[in-house]
Amino acid sequence: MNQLELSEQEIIRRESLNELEKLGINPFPAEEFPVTHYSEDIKKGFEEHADDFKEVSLAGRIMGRRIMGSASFAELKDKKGRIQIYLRRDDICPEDDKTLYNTVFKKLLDIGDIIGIKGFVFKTQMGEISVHVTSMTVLAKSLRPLPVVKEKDGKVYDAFSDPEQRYRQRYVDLIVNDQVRDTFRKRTRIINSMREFFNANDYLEVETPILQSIPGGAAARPFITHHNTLDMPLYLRIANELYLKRLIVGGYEGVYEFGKDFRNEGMDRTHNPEFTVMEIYVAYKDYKWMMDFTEEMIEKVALDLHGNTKVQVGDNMIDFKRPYKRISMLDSIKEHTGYDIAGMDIAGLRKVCDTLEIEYDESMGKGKLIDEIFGEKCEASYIQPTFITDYPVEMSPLCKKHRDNPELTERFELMVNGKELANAYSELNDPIDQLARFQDQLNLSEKGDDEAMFIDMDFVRALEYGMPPTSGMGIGIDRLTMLMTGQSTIQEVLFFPQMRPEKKKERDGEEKFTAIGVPAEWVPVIYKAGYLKVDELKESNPNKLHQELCGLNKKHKLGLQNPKPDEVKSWVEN
RNA sequence: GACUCAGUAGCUCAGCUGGUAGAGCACGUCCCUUUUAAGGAUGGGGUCCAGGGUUCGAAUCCCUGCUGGGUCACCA
Repeated sequence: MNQLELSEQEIIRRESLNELEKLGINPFPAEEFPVTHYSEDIKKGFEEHADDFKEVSLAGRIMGRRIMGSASFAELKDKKGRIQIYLRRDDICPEDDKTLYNTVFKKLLDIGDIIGIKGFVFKTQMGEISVHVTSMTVLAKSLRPLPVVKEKDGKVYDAFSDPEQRYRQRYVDLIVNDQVRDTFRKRTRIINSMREFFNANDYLEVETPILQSIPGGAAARPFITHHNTLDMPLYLRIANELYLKRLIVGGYEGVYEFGKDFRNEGMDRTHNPEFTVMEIYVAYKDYKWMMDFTEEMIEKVALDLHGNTKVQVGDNMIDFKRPYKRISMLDSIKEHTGYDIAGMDIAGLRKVCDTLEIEYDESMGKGKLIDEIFGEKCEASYIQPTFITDYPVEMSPLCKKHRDNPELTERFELMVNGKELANAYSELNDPIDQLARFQDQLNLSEKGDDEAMFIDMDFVRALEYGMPPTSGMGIGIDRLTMLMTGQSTIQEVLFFPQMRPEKKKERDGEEKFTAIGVPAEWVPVIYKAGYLKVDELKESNPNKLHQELCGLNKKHKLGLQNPKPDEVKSWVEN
């Protein structure tokens, strides 16, 4: 990389890197650095057991330095937190040679560098538990300056807060923003908590294909890719459902999968093109059983994460304590609109939509109309966890018809904070009904519903061998994490949310410039002057260009032989 | 996709009804042996997102584009 493309601070750090090497210090050593203690453990344990901390060895990143002549304080950050370290020249350099302190620590190390230290723990006059360093090892040099976030009395100064930079360079976000690292730890603890719960019930964790020739199990637009050897299109899965049910046919009585689904749809604060879901299927159960199971699971997650069932989400305090309210979709609509739509036909539903001022179009069937009414008038009011049950049959092609009403299905969704969190069925296991439902979906797609499902004949064949009555449930892990950590955007709970790629400015290669007579060593200078393409150079004023180049040469002390005005002219006019 | 706000130093941000850029932190040099958002002195650092336009003159006004945020729409 040419130095003209670096900022002053980056150049200085690279020079420091060279200086370290000149002193015989490898800035990127290979050896293991044995760590005996972590920052937070020292701070927690020192008062009570001071004797345990007479020799400590820890490693981490320098997050701040306060140098006072021959003594210095620095902040060291490791996986558990920060601790102050105290370095005194004559302690780390007991001999005559004071280079390690005067040159290496004071001049060549920077905020962001990773070091290992050995020393003993003590308490400063200010009362802060610190490590008095007796030896220091450079473990990795940082070549880019880190945003310096400071904090006093709980108030954060100069926070690294621009969402675009935070998401694009999540590593920097994680280094600098402790609460971000904590959110992702919580995400993993949520998943672990669920996994424990399933395993305790002897359900089997499995993996099913992500690349599918028929994307099934949900209504959504898929991503399409292509397999070269098979020379056929493949789809990224939009749901795990159909494969997991095949495993129930195969004789497992409980299977679950944490996995990524992919949907080629809009992106916003609650949608990312790839997202994580957990789906679980348990044989010989129905959706009523699954409601109990789901609330038990969610209550456990909340308890494991917070020690209690209450979580603050925005302005709302949500309580995940069992049991949750249960209400059928039709009752909910009756409650919120006053309309009893049970048994209504399409015309009746459209009339209800008209009076409630809900928009709809001709392609919508009964199910979709009911869903619109529910979505518009009811959904947002369910802040505390609530099971909405018994959805219309048209909306649920993989769900068993309701035991008491063939227009409905044995389905529930768990609503929390006004949004869908989990979705579950008594699974449809009648292959003849299943095929008919798929065909209904095909009709919908012919009507223009581009989210209607494909027909998966192999899945129907599997059902023809017989699937035990089964209940299945799916839950969005990203949304659950948002709720449990009080985040309002999905980007805050995904390490690397989808972003438009960063654009690099196009520029002509060196050879295009040398072709018109520009010496190779001057090409970076020309870039720096703002001429990224030969064509742009051709349109420039040669006198101005000559001045700019000589000026840059001088300013950046490049030590190049300045070109003659005629030479520059010849590049431009050739 | 619509509307709206924003993009200025490594980071966080000022910059008025147009006069060619500032602060704090960070960085360089110097002083200081228990400081703590350390302090003091001093110095360097910018394609003001990009491209057009208006103007004697644009970070500033106008248009177009790029990227992101917010709201809405779409999204079982």
